[in-house]
Amino acid sequence: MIAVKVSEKSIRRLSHYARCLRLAKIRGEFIMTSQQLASNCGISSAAVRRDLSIYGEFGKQGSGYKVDDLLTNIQNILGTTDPPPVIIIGAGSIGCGLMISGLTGTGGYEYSAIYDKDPEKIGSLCGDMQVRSTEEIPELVKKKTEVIAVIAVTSGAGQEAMDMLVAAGCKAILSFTLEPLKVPDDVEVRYVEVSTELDVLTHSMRRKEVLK
Amino acid sequence: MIAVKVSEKSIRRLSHYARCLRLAKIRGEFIMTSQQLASNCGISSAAVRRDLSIYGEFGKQGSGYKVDDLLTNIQNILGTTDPPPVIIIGAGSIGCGLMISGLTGTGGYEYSAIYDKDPEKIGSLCGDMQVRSTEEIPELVKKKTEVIAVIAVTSGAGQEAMDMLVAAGCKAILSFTLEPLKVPDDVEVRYVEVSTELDVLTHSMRRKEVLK
DNA sequence: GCGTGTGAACCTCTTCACAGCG
DNA sequence: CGCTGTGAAGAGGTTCACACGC
Repeated sequence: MIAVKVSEKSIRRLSHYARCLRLAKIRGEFIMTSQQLASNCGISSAAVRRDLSIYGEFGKQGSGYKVDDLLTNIQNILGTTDPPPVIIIGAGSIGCGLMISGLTGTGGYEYSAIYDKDPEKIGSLCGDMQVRSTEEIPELVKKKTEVIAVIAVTSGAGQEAMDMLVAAGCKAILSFTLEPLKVPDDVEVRYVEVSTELDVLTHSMRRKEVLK
Repeated sequence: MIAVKVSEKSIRRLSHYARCLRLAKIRGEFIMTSQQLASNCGISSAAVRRDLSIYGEFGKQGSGYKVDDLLTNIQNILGTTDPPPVIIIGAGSIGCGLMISGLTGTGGYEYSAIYDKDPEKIGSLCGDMQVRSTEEIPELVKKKTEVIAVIAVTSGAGQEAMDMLVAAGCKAILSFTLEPLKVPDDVEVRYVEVSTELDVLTHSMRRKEVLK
């Protein structure tokens, strides 16, 4: 594949297209136009065509895109044809909640293990998965060379979890902690910040009132 | 306050500054420079000054920003001086997980209730909060005119929950469902999409390998 | 001297509109 | 004729660099 540098926004949209195409496939649709894809994802059809044309010419003029082919191509671009296993650090309410609710129907991801450092929790069950000791992390990450780790530890323990993961060779991390974590440049970190989302919502809700 | 139209990106950054300032306050710091704020949030100092200067002149040349004053001003801008109550729809593993883990230390938000439509769950406990019937939603939303609702229902039930909230007059919603939900224009919706974050991480992890 | 606030340059992403192919 | 792919225009956000106030 050609090395194209592309914005994160575009990647995020590709993820949405993929999700949308999977649903279309289930509904038994074979063809989708940029228009349909666009209205499903809440953006303009021009944006859809632009995103896709960066990587190749996947469509047919006059008809649209073949659902199956486009999905394959997008998964190729994203690298999600066979998604990496996901591990969870922290068997508290969020960690277990994520584990139990699972990731089915989201593109093939699966939680493959959950870890905690609290001896009381080690060995207990989250759904049908047994909680392992964080001391086992190095083994797992090295065995499966590619792993995504989700940090769902209690406030304050984020950096410790992160350091452990980095030491074990983990290169991709999704953190639910609010602390900004220090990491080497070659490790990718993303954050799920519920409180920031709430701030954005509060702002737009109250701003709307003022403007009324 | 003057009606300034401003990007969501900027609002999101203001939320980060606020968080950072709260921590500084706890550490007992009185003054912060744009430089310090910037490195804490992982952006440039110019961006910080730009964001803040949109709303006023909060700093003092030569010294920086007074932590307490700036925090007050930002909370004023965001409308988060006294944050609205947050309710959760769906007492499954994610909903209960969120409820139990709470929102302390994130800017004053608090979960004020959790709802489910499953009669088996109604009356049971999530942490120390009793699960209510979704039929009670209209009352609560109307009583407290401003509420943020978090949708954490099982896949497929998202739109139903949304319709109920909209009918009850709720204007701000944070959804953990993957389905794109239909809403009136005056209702603000934001999504937490774990699987999209995983896609972005997978992409950057595997792309890095290819480029190496 | 130090750090803010800001015009101006820069850059990136989005939208428009249309040529060209099926 | 319909819909894709894309040059060109436009909008929006970011960075630079410096004047000004403390």
